[in-house]
Amino acid sequence: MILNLEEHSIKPSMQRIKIMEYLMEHHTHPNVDEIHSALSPQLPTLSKTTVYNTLKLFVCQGAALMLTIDDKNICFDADTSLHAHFLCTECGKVYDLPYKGEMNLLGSEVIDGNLVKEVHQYYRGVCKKCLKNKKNIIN
Amino acid sequence: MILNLEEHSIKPSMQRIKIMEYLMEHHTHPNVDEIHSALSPQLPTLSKTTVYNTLKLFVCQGAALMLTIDDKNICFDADTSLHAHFLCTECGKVYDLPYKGEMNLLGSEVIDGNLVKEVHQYYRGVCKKCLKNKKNIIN
DNA sequence: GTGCTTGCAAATCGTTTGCAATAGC
DNA sequence: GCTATTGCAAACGATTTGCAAGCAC
Repeated sequence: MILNLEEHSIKPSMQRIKIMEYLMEHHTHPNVDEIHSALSPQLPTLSKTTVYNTLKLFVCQGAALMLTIDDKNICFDADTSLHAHFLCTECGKVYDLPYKGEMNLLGSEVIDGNLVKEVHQYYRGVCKKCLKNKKNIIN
Repeated sequence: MILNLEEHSIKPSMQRIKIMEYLMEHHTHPNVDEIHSALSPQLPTLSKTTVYNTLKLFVCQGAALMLTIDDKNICFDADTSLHAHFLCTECGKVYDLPYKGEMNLLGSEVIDGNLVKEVHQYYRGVCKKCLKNKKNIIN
């Protein structure tokens, strides 16, 4: 596991390392609560405030993405490469999908005079699994 | 002003009409509070709960979009045609941009087995105006 | 010892809920 | 009169704030 904290000028600490590790090992787009609960056994004194602070730091330094695809559940992704996200409105899970678009941000780009720094492509619908479950219930 | 309430099986009421009118006349992507404040003079008893209920109804019936581009400020758009949104992280305004992408949802589409019902394209950065202001301050 | 990091408790604020009042057919 | 809609007040819950304690160089 290669952590990318120093690359993003983030001074490492036990909490920061564990949170980044968790994000890199679990591509489940966890929210603050899930990260906190998952790490509490290893770091019993870890506070939610620290998780909030750390994620904000990661996002500001470009080491993670904050996903706003679900208005009820802000979640995070350590994979900062260009890809799309899919929210299943049945089970609430967020999946990665390949990015399909014309914008291929390498650094920043200017559209119509506006400086674009970030691109997010969000899809919403019903995922494979939930579709299958629905069919099974009907049949 | 042609309202599209009946088209979306929404029974009209004074509150619903005024809220839809506001959305169609102001393409500023207002949030609940802005809509409520703007309409209070005309509808003094309008409650925020009704604005919440009404917008939820509009979104469920496909008469408006809920934008989650700004995690601190959920906003709404009565223009449901396919277009992208740009959030200026300096002034907080949300602008419309032309949609650039391969997905051209006419109804629903299937990607990798998942049923996609909605596509959102979000850009974040610094808008024209704020860039100009920044330059003026520096010079 | 100085400055950054962490963690607790309290405060904040957007949103939801429960329920009573009202309006429309 | 029945049903849907509205509106108030209270509850809720995610996030932020203030500040004291802890850690690292």
